[in-house]
Amino acid sequence: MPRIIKHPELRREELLDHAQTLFLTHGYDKASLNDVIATAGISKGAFYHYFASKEALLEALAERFARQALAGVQDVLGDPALDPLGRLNALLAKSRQAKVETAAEAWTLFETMFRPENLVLFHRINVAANAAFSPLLVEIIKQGVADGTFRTFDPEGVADIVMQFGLATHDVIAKAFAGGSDADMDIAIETLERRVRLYEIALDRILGLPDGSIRIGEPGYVRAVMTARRASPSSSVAAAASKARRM
Amino acid sequence: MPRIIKHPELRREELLDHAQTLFLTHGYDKASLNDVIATAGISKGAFYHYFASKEALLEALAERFARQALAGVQDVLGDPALDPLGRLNALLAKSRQAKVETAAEAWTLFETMFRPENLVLFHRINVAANAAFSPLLVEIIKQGVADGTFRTFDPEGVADIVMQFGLATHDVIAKAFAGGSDADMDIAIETLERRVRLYEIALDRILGLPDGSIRIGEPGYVRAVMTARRASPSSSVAAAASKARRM
DNA sequence: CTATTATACCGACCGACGGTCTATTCTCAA
DNA sequence: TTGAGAATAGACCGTCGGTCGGTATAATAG
Repeated sequence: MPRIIKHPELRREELLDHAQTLFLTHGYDKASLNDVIATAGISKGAFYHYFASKEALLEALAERFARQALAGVQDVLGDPALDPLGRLNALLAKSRQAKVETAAEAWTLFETMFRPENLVLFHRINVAANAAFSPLLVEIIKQGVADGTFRTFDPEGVADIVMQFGLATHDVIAKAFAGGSDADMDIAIETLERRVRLYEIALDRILGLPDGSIRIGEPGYVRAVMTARRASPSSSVAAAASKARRM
Repeated sequence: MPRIIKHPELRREELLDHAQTLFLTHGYDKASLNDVIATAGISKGAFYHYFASKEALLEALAERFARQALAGVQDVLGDPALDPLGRLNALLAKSRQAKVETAAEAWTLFETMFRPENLVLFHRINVAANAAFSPLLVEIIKQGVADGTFRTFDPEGVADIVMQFGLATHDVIAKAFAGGSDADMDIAIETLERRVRLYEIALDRILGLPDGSIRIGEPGYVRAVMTARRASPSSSVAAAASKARRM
């Protein structure tokens, strides 16, 4: 094999890119290191020059995810026009769609992220993201408590609950994707939308706000994402990639 | 090796017992099938006569956990003296200590169950347990809504939130065990107790109850469990088993 | 313009893993 | 008594994550 030398940082990012695709497509466990290095077109030795282990690769990937999500949300915090509730709502809305423009993109991300075999990957990302977001959330909640918008105690704890609602969504969403038929899907969408409303009200009440104050996403967002599947039929990332793989 | 034949059901239970010990001690991934069959004293062939795969073993283990937890809680439901709130509190208290008598036992279970390498195992158990407990919870909440005790809608959703608070506890507890020094531990215990109180109030508010109605566990329970470590020092299951293993 | 060192990369190799297969022994109903 | 099938044994297989000795290129010093 010819020897190709690239800028280390570029090479590292490339590795993360290919790992991201493969981990999301096949799951962390099922995607082998050989797959990663074959896709990236490098040798085992080169890989272990950049990462100490497969696990370290996963960790770096989770960190990059968290960093990107954090970057996509920074502007909300600088905006002095927003009160604590507005800031919190903006944060909740943004954090769900950072780096995702269209509903179809969101669907692809969801469909892969919430597959059962991606539990480990998802959890790592969540831990990294929580570590990054927690201070921001705590700050917002403290502000809200200080100016009387929120009526609660233990801002750190509340921030944890807010973020773990995101984690709790995992199984709910996973179930929505587990259903086979389109009829199942319709029921799943309704359940999912009702569940999101319920989470919103739960947060309202925990924060001592009137019902309807918190908005996790625009109404209809769930339906928009979930119905985007029919636009991009069975040609999901998974199918396309697994076809390319065994050849 | 001499050929030993046992009653199939006994053999199966034995396999689950040994798998439980090893999975909790070393984690699902790190505990190898060879470890399991060596501990159980049987051959590969015998193992694959009882389980289709390592994953099937995990699944069966999770099911057994859920079944046992459910059994330990059945009496609460039959008690006609309890109102919905009492029933819910009893369920929350019982489900946390089914099959666990002493604080030391609870500590050992926690210390193993919440180790990061046991995420997969923990998640499987949680999924199985949720599937088993969900109908019970829904029924209780429906009763409470019907007789005016709870003021909420979407009982299924609320039941999900209640149970996922259990799941959300994972990382909080995991952090508590991650700390090294005893000083860390003291802080972790305080955080943990405050967090439990917060979860209780969150549930109160979600269910439309006055603060202080829900009781996840008796006050001081967390401290009792966590300080039980010092009683049974480094001779944890993990240390003892890993010593016995590499010989 | 060398000589030297550090960095990026290669790929054969390793032990351990989960899983398969064939062979053997035991049980028990007909 | 026998034969079908359940229960057990263990050699074997492909693949996995990871290691290692080595090579080519880039960077630096003399």
